[in-house]
Amino acid sequence: MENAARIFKALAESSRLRLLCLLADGERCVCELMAVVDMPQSTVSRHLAYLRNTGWVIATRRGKWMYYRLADLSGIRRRLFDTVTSLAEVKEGRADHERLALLLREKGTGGCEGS
Amino acid sequence: MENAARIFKALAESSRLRLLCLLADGERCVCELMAVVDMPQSTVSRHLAYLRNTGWVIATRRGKWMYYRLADLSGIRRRLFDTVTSLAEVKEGRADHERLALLLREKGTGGCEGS
DNA sequence: TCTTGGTATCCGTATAAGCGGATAATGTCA
DNA sequence: TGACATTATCCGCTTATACGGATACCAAGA
Repeated sequence: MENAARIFKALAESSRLRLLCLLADGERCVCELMAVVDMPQSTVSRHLAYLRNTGWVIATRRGKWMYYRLADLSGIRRRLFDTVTSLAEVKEGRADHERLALLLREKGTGGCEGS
Repeated sequence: MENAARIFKALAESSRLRLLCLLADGERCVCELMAVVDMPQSTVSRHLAYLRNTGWVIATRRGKWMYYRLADLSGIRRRLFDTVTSLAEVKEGRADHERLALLLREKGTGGCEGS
């Protein structure tokens, strides 16, 4: 039961939910996520590490940048994640996605590598 | 997002998951739950209060006894709960149900009211 | 190799949350 | 009303977790 609780703990924090939802439509690097959620770098990085350690996301380094994406979610985790996104559609979730879209448009194609 | 996190927080604790799973097949009073999970009364009562405040269970007093049962779970909560039980089938979940069944058999029909 | 930009980790602090004994509240029965 | 049973809440303590600035780490380019 301890393990079951651990799965939910990762989802029991609003910052982590925001980050997770932002990754729903693709890979993002830390600096993009920072800009969208408007939190200090250490905070964002720590939450991402938590999500990684609990199997929710996967990190890949590409040059200076660390890209995070959703892990391949198996049965139960997939169900849970779908539930999360259906909850998050309201409120900040939408606002976050809008900020992200705006950010990407400003930067043009190519993401962070273009610098 | 804060609200979404709050829903998961209730599930992010193993004692609460055990209690919730025990209520899956019916109403139980506090003393029965105490006996099954083998925790002090104040601990059990506190967790039940938490589950009640977060809308997962409903309490009804009947005589000296306070009976807890699952709330009528709406869409998302129902999905979540099904996920929980499918996780909990392993390990303690099974053992708890066995202890409960044993307890009920010892007491005979009627539950606590029979005293 | 030095510098710079991006990210991870450390550290001290503050807050939240769990624990369980003690006590209060509530109900029953005589 | 008094004694007892059941449950809720209080209280002090301990542990877990979030926070964010400071620092360390790593990759790229000059």
